[in-house]
Amino acid sequence: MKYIEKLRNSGLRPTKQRLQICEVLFNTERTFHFTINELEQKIKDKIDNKISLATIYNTVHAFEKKGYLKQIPVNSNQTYFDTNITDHHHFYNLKDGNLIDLENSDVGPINIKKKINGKKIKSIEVLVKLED
Amino acid sequence: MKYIEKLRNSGLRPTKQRLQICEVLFNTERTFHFTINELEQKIKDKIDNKISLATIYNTVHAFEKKGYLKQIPVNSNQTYFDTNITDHHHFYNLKDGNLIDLENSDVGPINIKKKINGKKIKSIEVLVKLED
DNA sequence: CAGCTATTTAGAACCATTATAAACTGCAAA
DNA sequence: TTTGCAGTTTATAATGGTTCTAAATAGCTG
Ligand SMILES: [Mn+2]
Ligand SMILES: [Mn+2]
Ligand SMILES: [Zn+2]
Ligand SMILES: [Zn+2]
Repeated sequence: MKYIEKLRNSGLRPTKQRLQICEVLFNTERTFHFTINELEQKIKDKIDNKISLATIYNTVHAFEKKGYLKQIPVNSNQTYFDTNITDHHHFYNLKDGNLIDLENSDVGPINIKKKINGKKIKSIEVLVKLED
Repeated sequence: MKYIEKLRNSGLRPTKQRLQICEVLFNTERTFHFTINELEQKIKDKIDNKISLATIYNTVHAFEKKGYLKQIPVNSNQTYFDTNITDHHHFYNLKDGNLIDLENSDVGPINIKKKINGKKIKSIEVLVKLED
């Protein structure tokens, strides 16, 4: 299994549940955005056994902590995650809550001129809200 | 009272509660960022009577709808609002959840090259996450 | 003032997320 | 292999920000 090493190297035991979640999250043609509920549904569709919601939360948070997932800052009652962990940006469709990737090349280089004493910039994220 | 007209013009009745909330939100030297809980505290500190939490939510949403307040997209369990309704951006201090304004002049002009069929850009917001 | 609608309010409901604690499992050491 | 244990899973409860409800109150127009 190709995810066993990845998990072991991160100090995460390669449990059946984690490996199955890896399949759903990372064994895909394209990266994608998801909420926990959407992921829960995807998992249900793809596997036979049941993975508890608590485990889905635990796993997503573990993967986020290890840098295998990113959270996307949007105003929503649900948290959005991204399997695309490269530096990039997003269109946010206000109508249906859909997110679309904007690669760095789709946005000019962003140069933050203001500095905050004693703080480092961890990330720069652009959110482009779309309406009809 | 200087907010009576503003409210009437927006089709909002200038109630005692709304006028008091206007004082807290808009009768200030500087604009500021807030969560509902922080606003509730500010209101308690500034006025003698009590305004129910439901009214604070109702009013903030009404003002947001009229364009007198903006929501700021961040990952937090609470919604952040801004009394600065100009186009601008934010530093987000991951340590304490504090927001700091970044004026447009502090960020180079942002040119979104990708277009989405049949959609208009409503806003472009940059969030710069800060760590120690 | 009268009548009507908007607004306020306390409290309940909602619901995404987190906490709990008991059962289970991967894995290293014996 | 077996054993022991820390790490993990799980059902379920708790949490907490936000929204809903429906009754009381207040602004406004005639
Ligand atoms: Mn969240
Ligand atoms: Mn919200
Ligand atoms: Zn993305
Ligand atoms: Zn601001």
